[in-house]
Amino acid sequence: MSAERPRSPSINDVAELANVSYQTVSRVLNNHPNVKASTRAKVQAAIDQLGYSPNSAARTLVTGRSRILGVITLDVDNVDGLPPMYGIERRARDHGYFVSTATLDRVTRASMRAAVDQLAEQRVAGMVVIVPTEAASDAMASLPPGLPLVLIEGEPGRGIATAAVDQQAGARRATEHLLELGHETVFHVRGLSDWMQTQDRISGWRGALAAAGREAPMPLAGDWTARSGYEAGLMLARIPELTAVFAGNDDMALGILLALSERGLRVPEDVSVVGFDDGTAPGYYNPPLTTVRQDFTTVGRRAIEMLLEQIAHGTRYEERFVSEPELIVRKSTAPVRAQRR
Amino acid sequence: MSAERPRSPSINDVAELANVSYQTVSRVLNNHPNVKASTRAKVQAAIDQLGYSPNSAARTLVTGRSRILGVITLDVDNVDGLPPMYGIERRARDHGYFVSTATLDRVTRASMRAAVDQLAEQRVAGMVVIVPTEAASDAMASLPPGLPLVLIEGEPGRGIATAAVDQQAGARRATEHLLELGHETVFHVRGLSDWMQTQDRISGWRGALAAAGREAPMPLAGDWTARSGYEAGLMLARIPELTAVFAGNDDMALGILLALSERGLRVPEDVSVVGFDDGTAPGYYNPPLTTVRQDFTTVGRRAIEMLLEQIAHGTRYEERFVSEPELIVRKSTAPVRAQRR
DNA sequence: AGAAGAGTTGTGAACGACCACAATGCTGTT
DNA sequence: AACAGCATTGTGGTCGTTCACAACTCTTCT
Repeated sequence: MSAERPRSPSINDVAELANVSYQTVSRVLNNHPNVKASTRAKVQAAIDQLGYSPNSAARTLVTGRSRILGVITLDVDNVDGLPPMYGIERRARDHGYFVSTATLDRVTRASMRAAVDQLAEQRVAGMVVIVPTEAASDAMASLPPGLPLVLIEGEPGRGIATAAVDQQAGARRATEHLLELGHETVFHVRGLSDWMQTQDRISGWRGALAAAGREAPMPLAGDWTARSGYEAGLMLARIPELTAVFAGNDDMALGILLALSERGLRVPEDVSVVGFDDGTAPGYYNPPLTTVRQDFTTVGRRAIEMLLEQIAHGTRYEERFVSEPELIVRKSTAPVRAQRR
Repeated sequence: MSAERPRSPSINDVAELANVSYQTVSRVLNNHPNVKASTRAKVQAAIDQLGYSPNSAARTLVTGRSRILGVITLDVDNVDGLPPMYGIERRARDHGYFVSTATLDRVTRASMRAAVDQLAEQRVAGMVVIVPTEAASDAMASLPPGLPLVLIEGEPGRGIATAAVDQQAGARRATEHLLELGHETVFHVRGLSDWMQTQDRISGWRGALAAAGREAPMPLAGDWTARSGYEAGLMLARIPELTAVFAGNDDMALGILLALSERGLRVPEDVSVVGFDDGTAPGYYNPPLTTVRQDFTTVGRRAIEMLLEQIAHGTRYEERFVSEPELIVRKSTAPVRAQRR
């Protein structure tokens, strides 16, 4: 029953049909200049007729370079797919590269190692790592040292190139915005504690409060989900002096919005809420959410550019791209009003 | 400046170090039974010492099989990354396969063709296509005919295996739910018109209305985004007899919720709203959204299983997996009340 | 006309692994 | 002691492509 699918046509089949040597076909394939136009046409015709497509494995084998970009990323329930957000595949393809993905369900040294091995086996030309936890940056140490590498949203330093949004600046702007509206202090619901973004947003928020001479209350612990935001929101609703919340991301802000509403607190009249991320939805929360917009597109583009430069250069090197996030003011924030209860 | 990164160690380097032939190393690599335990250990030690990792390109070349699964999917702004949702990479890896992705920014015959060529070049062992538009199913015709293939959320038939959620059943349940609550009729905001889901959800909704002897109003046109839902919501709010809406997805439902609220209509007291998809957020909309939950996990698992069966079998064949969605009743739906205005 | 030189095409080797088969070592039986 | 038979290891060929170099074919100039 198991039919042998015939191997696809090779460069030799094309050569035979076109009555030239395999090398000439190879030259046509690689756009070498010194091929007579008529020969080129003849070969092209044979290629089309056979439906020939070059075998990238053979090519990789002989050249030692693979035109595959490896992507290591998370595959966890709480979080959306990261690589599509950054448009990684599209950009790679524009430069003639394939993308092979390795995902992590947990971020441990062992799982990082497994992902790296998986990509190493494919002799990828370079790697993009989108694993925004501190553990990931450590694990980078185990990588083949010369291999081109860019970390998206990872810790800068250690000779590794990074492309990231300035999380601290974003969190600072969000907090300042609330302070400018006259809020005495700003409460914070943080994301998963081992994420880079969580730490950076906390310090941006702390920094803004400190600069205004306010004390930072203890952040509430969330896990990026709306559910955790909801629970934090129920907690916050018990605090009489609550007037402003900075949520670690928009999903949690959504949960907070619901919890406050259930507890009879109006946003923004009683409490102002700011989120972080901004996709297509937050502008249509009820009320539309003031949030910090991250420019994933630019980060993705620069990351790929940096990686390709390293590949062209034949070596890894440190470089740092930082994108400035933008505060998007919508209806979930307003000046404090005198008294709340 | 351009340092030549040395090639990684090959099977020969390992053989030399371990004082055996390369074939013995190969046997160790592939777990052949007839290798003396002491030899195996010696080889393994050499492998570890050199940090050797097999070259998948060489392996592919000689065996003719590639252990790469190709994924063709969309890369458009309105839509989240699809493959992570289905857990494609994780499952593939569990079975020893790599995943290479090709994305489409527009679904045209040409772009499909380009994606297919890209994967063909890598001699993928099989393909998963997650492009839920009708055009995609057509374009499948251009694929190498024997190549194992599974369509996720694609049109069944034509000898192609498919794994999908029963969209019609989901839409029917959603609509029946509203009718059971006493609503006279149910308005619908559809998604992008060329998507399979859009058509199926429309016919499920129509079917339920017809079965109840109601006439289906004309669906409003959305594009899956909250923004388009918001605009449709503003339109719906002008209709005096509006009491129930079935939104094509949750994002649009979010926009509808906001629009209705801005127009002074309460959900669910004045209008009931049902969505479709169910991720982590809709349970925390205000009010929490009644919606239809799709089991992406099972669909993804079955899709990969089907694909691997085809690969083992050495041929493509038709098979059909349908997952039954589940209505999740939350607070956005309630029985009609006598009079609205 | 002949030679230099550019343009064009062909040949042999190599990349790293697996497969089929051959060769060797070891065990046990008669 | 010799041989069958199994376990273990080694050898040559191959996959499809590129690279380095050799060889051939035209021009063009002297």
